[in-house]
Amino acid sequence: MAKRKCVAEALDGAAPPPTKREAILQAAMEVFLDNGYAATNMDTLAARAGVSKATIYVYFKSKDELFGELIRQRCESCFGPIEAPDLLAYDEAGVKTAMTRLARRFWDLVTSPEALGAYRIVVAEAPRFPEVGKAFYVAGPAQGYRAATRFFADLAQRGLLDVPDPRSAGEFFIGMLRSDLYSKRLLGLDDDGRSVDAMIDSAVEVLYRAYAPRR
Amino acid sequence: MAKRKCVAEALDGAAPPPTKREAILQAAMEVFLDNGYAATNMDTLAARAGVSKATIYVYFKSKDELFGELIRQRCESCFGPIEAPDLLAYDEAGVKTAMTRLARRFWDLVTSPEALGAYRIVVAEAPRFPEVGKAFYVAGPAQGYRAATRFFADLAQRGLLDVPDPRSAGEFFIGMLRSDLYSKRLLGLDDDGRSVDAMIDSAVEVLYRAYAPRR
DNA sequence: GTCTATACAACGATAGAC
DNA sequence: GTCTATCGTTGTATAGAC
Repeated sequence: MAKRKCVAEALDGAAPPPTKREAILQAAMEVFLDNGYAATNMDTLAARAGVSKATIYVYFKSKDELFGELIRQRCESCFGPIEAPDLLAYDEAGVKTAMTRLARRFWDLVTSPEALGAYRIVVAEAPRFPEVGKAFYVAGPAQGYRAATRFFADLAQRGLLDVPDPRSAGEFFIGMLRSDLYSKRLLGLDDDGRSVDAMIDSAVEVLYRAYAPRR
Repeated sequence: MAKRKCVAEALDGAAPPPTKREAILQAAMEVFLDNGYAATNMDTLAARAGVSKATIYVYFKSKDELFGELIRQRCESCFGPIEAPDLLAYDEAGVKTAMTRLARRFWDLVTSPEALGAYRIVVAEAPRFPEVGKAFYVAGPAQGYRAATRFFADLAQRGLLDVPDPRSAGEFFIGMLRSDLYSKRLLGLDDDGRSVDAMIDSAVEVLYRAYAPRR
């Protein structure tokens, strides 16, 4: 009996049957990230998931718990793109290119609608859900800083940059990328025609000047 | 009659009589910034203000309007400290000192409980209150970037720094200061013993190296 | 203008049938 | 496990007395 069920599931191939639990979490992701915690009600959430409200309470004890579980899951494995090995493939002439590539990937990551939504709700609810703030930091910002730190440490070790403190370099680089243009995105304003690429190029240029190897 | 009233008010001296409207706005500031928009109810707000709920609706049409009015008022005249003239008092030997002073003042400004609370709620509600996001940006971040831009433009004009684009320099400086340590504060985590002063010194050093005048 | 008391709607959570 | 129907509470907003 159990065996037959496994076979059936295996035959589904590329379309694995989403369980109710997964459907609920998926719907919660969309609704919470769009509307915020308090403004989200369980009816909308149930409708979006295609289940009844009562079913939600079979899988989750409360709205609080569902929210916590969602954020914890949401934060995992977001930072694969900026840890990709090709970022460490460069030669002396390509240091700025590599920095630009990392910057662009980071930018795309943090300005995606999901990332912006997650950031908004976590920042807003952090005072009332301390464990959520912690989980988000560990899975999000901390990973970003770690990746950037490794990046600069690697450049320094190869003698391509003169970086006294790779950790600070990583933090500053990320901070520079999250300045005015990012704030505008976060607040829902338009870019006023400013170019993201120009901003990134400028940031790379500035940081390169600061860390250029002494000859 | 009106004259007598004016005299009475003048005699109050250092304790001007706060009107109900002011009391409501003051209470709204505290409660909204602590609890967020949706999690704030009008009963708590009325109790904090020392008035009845009905009185609130005499001065404000709705919770929405009260919130908008609050943010608009809250954002005004926050950036005085970082536009103070003494920031532009420096000589060649004191460029880094001046940068450090500006950085410290900016840091204290954006990490104050009120600023963090305002940032959290505005970021969270920006998608549903676009005009609030806009008002906040204009009164907050935009002023910060403007002050920093002027600072670097002034340094460049005096030949104390080689800054090709003061606006970018200002944005990057602020971005660097709002990196890891700031994120931790925003998310309610502790500093792990890291020093704000060390971070600021490091940021100043990095940016000075990038913009050091060519000799 | 300010209060008390309340109307009316929305929400989180559950009971009970299947 | 899943549904429909509903309970009890809370919240925004208003009516009416003073």
